[in-house]
Amino acid sequence: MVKTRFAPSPTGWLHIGGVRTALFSWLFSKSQNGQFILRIDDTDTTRSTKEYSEAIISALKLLGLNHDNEIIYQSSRFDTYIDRIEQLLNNGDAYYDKIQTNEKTKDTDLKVQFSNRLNQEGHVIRFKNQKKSAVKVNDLIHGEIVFEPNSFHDVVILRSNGIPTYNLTSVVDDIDFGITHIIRGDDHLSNAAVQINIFNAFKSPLPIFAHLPMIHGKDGKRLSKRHGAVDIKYFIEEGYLSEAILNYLARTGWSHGDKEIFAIKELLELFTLEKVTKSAAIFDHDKLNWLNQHYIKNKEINEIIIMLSPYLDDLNIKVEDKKYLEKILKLGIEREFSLKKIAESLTYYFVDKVKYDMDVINKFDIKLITPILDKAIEHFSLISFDKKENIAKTMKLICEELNMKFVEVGPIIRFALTGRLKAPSIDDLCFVLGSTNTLKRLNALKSSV
RNA sequence: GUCCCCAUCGUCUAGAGGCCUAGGACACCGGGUUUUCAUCCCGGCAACAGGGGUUCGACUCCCCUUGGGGACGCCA
Repeated sequence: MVKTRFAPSPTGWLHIGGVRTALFSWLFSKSQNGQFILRIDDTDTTRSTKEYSEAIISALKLLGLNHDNEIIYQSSRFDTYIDRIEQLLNNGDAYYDKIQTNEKTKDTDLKVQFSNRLNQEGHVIRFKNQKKSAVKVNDLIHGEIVFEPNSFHDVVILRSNGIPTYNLTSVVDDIDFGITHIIRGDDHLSNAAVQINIFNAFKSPLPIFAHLPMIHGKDGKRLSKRHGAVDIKYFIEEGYLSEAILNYLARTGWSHGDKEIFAIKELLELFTLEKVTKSAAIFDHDKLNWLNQHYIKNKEINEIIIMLSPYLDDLNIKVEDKKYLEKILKLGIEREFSLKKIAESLTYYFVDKVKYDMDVINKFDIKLITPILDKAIEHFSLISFDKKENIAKTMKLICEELNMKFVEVGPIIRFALTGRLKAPSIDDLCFVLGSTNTLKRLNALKSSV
């Protein structure tokens, strides 16, 4: 049975590239009725935090990338690793070495943190890497990659602080949990050779490797904080739907002909590692936005109302009348590309007093505002707001009587009603706001001119 | 510096030697619908990094160059 794993280290928020690694790994195993294991690689005890690991776990859950079995925490398996290191030591595949420090090692806390029978002060244990024959990695994505022995070095497997390191723990867990396919980012490609040698030292059959291309920032470099919002936390908070995130991620680095829109179910049917690209991709926020808008647009209005409620809460908007919200949503939903933005775009319906930033209408003639508002108030107070057509007709009448074009009058009215120029059409707005509110807002702008 | 990976429109990609006058999508630019904006519809711009081979024929296969990326920690 196929068994894959996703092994994040909880030293930061899960970023979008990590999510794609998880997605591909999940898709691969699930598409073949296999298992998907979640392992938290928290051997860097100084930098790993519970907050991060919980955030990672909940993000994966929210995205629907559900794991099988219990979550494996490497920090709870130190005893096992010590046994394995001892085994390597006994077989002559590992040795004690005096500590050497350099610029990079200063990040590591060297105080003894895990006292154990192998730990010796001032010493690390290194894996004795074989240097006789080349290692061939048969990668499902890259094909055969050959590493010559001259590039091999003896990696540390037990730190002087008593804690085992990644290269050892990862291999031990992949063996112990029967991982059949290691699907990970290709930044790990150069680790593969050492790890294969460790697998061999344990006389363990090799898993199949698949090294995924990375996702880069606009400058073509590894995605990081300086590229702005790249953490999944941000996308969730902004109101990106998991369908959109997953669809976007699936489609970068993988394709199925000309198809762009994939439901999870379709991905499960169509995904193959053979169709994964070898080259790195640049993260494209625009395309994600487009997909998010697409998925939001195609949701049932009731579902959007439910999804929107936390965002409305954040804005202190209390919705008493669901029907009212529904009407508003129908007008505004296609104007924004995230739930948060939709919520923000709705605020003017709920506030008692619209805030008027006069800079917004600075290209209009100030002197004309009052006459326009007067005329609008005059007419709107006479008509019934029951029918949208009445409002539209009245707008025309107002323009005629002012002897002005709609483009001169419309924006002022729209600004009075919403405080902005980009908003639904005036008849829609008035119809939803109702007579009282409409007149109140027209008067409000008039008195603040 | 050493080792490894990668190379088609601005971006994500299609392309399995003739199907390619290189297709689609996002972005961008026009036009149409719309009472602004958005949506929607129609159209446009735009790429095989360079050089050698192999072949009747290379985007496709091989080599070199160039460019980009990654790894070289007591991080993962």
